[in-house]
Amino acid sequence: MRGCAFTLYQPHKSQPKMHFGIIDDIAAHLAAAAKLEVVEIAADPCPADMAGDITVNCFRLAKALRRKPDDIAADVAAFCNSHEDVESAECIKAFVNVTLTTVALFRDTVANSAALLPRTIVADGEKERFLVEYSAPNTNKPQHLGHVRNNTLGMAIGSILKRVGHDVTLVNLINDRGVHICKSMIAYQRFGDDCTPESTGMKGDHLVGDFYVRFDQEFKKQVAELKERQPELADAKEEELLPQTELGAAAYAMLRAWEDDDPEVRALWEKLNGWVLDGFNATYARAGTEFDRVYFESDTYILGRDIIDDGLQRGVFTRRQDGAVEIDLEARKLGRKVVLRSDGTSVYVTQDIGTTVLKHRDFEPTAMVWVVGDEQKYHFDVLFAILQALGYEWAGNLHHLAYGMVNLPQGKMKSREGTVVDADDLFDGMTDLARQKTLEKWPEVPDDIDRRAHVIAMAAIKLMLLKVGLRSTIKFDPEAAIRFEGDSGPFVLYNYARIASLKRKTADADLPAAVDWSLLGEPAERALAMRCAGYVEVLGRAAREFDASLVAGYLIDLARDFSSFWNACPVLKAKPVVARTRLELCTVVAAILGDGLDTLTIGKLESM
RNA sequence: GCGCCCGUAGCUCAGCUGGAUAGAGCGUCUGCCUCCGGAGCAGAAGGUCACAGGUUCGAAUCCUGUCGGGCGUACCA
Repeated sequence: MRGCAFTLYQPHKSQPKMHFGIIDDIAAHLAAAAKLEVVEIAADPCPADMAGDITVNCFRLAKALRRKPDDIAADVAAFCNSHEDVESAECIKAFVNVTLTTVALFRDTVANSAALLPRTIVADGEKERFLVEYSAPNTNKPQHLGHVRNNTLGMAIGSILKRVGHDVTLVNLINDRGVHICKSMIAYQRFGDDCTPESTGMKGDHLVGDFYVRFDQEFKKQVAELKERQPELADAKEEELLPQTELGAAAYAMLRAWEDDDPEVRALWEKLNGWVLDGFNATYARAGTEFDRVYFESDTYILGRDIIDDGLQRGVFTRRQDGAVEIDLEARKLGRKVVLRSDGTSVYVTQDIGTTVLKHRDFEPTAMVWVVGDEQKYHFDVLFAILQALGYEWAGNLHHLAYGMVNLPQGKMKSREGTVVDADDLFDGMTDLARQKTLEKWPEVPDDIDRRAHVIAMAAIKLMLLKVGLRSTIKFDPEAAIRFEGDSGPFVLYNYARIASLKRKTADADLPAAVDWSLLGEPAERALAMRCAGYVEVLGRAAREFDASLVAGYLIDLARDFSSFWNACPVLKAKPVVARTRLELCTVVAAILGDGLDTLTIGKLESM
C-alpha cells in the first residue's frame, strides 16, 4: 500500500519519526505483560474502507510475545478501549482497528510540527558522505529522453540523500573521447563546410549530432558496397565492419592522431566538444541539472593502468600468454575479465577503476553511487569486484543505481537513426503546452507566464519520470505526451497553488489566533492528517533504498487527499475557529508538498 | 547455454521487508461550478495478479519449475 507510512514502529531508535501516543502505550502494555523490555509494534494505516485510523496487526506480534494472535488482539482492543486517546477499537480476527479521538489524532500528526518536517532524518552515526555520479553523456550528440531520465534521477537521489542529512557531492563524467566522438569529427571534416552554431543558427550539440547521424548514413553506404564486393560478409554486423570501411578506418586513424596529440585533430576536437558542451549546459540549465564537479574522460582515461600494474605484482591480476592482463572472477560468477588488452591499452572497466580511485582521492566519500542504466549491471558488478579484490577498504559501499530504459511505442530510441525524443524538443513542446493551458485559464496574461510555463512543463516531465519504479522500462508515447491531469506534476503543483491562493485570500481575514483541532474530524480531514504524518518515513525509506519514486508517489497521494479535503471541507465558509484550524491544516500540507517538490528538484508556483 | 530484470484492469503503472475485500491515472459511463482555483471532486463498470506446484494460520508478494518479453554475457563504451 503506497503511503504505508509508519509500518514499523521502533520506539528505541532515535530517528525522528511520527509518534502515536497510543502505539507507545500499547507497546509498553504488551511489554510489561510479557516481561520484555521492548516490543516493536507493526502499526499500519487502516484500510480505507474500514472504520479506524490505525491498524495493529497482531499476527506479527504472536511470535515475539509467544501468545496467540487472537488473544493479543483481544488484549490490545481492551487496552485501547480504556485509553483516553481512543474513540473506539474493534477487533477483527487478529487485527485491531483503532479509531483515535479527534484530539489525539491531530495532536500526534499535523500539530506535531517538529516530527512532521524535521530538518534531518538520519541519526548522526549513520550519516554518510555520498558521491553521486550521474548523466555521463557522450559529446557526439544531443541528449534525449533517456538522458533526461538519468539526469532527473540523479538530481532527485542526490537531493533526497541531502534532505535526510547526508553529505552529498554530485559528479558528472563527460565521455568526450573515443571512436564515437571521432565519427562526428570525420563527418564534420568532410561535409561540414566549416559551418558553426552561429552560421547555422543551431545549438552546438544538435549541430554536432547531425554530423554523427551523417557519418552513420555514409558508413551504411560503405557497408553496403563492402558487402557487395565481399558476399561472405553478408551476415556480419555493421559495427564489426567498422574498421574495414574507409570511413571507419579514418575514424580509428583520427583516434590515434588524437592520442598522439596531433594539433589539427586536437583543435577540431576542442572546437566540436566546446559546441556540444555549450549545448549540454543549456539543456542542463533548463532542467535544473547541476554538478559539484565535472570530470572529463579525456583527462582520466589513462588512469587505471598503474593500478593494474600494481595489482599484477600483487597477484590480483595475471598476464596471459598473448600479453593481455585479466582477473579471474569465476568465484563471483563473473567469469574472467580482461583489464588490459594485449597491446597494453585500457578497456572500459580499467578506466573506471582509475576514475573511481581518483574520485575517492578527491572527495574521500564513505559511499559512492552511480546512476547508470541497468544494461551496465555486469560492468559495475565487475568494477566493484575488482576494487574489492584490490583491497580498497571503501569498496564495500559502492552502489550501481540501475534504472530501466525509456522506449518509444515502436521500440528503442536510436540517435543514429533519428528515432529519439530530443530533450530540448521535449522541453519546448511541454513548455508550449503549459503556456497554452495557462493562457486559456487567465483572461489577462500573467506577467510571469514564461516562468510558470517552464515550471509546469518541468514538473510534468520530472514527475512522469520519477513516479515509476527505478527498474521499470518506461514506454513513452509521444502522441499521448505527458499529461497535465491525474497523477501528474501539474496536479501536485495545482494543489500547492490552491493553498497559496487561499492563504492570500485569508491574509487579512479576521480569524482567531489559536487553532482548535478538536473541531475537526471530517473523514477527509482525518485522512489528510494521517497522510501528512507519513512523510518522514517516506523520505527515510527513499534515502535508504535510493528510491525517488516513493517520494513522487507520496506527493501525488498527498495532493489527491488534499483535493478531496478541499472539496469536502470549505475553509472560508466555516466558522472562524474551524476556518483558522483548517487553514493551519492547509499550511501544513503546503509545507510538506513544498518540501517534497524541493526534494525532487521540482519547482513550485504560488499561482498557476 | 548461463546471468540479471520484467509479466497485475482495455492502456500506462503502483503494491512485492508475506496479512483483511489487490490500488491509482488514462479511457468509458453517471452525477457535481448561486460554494476558498473544475489542471478538480464524488461514484460506477472493468482483475482466474502469465501458468503450475511448494512453504505458511495466511501468497500478487517467499521458493521451485514452465511459458512469454527485455537486457547482459567483448582485448566496444
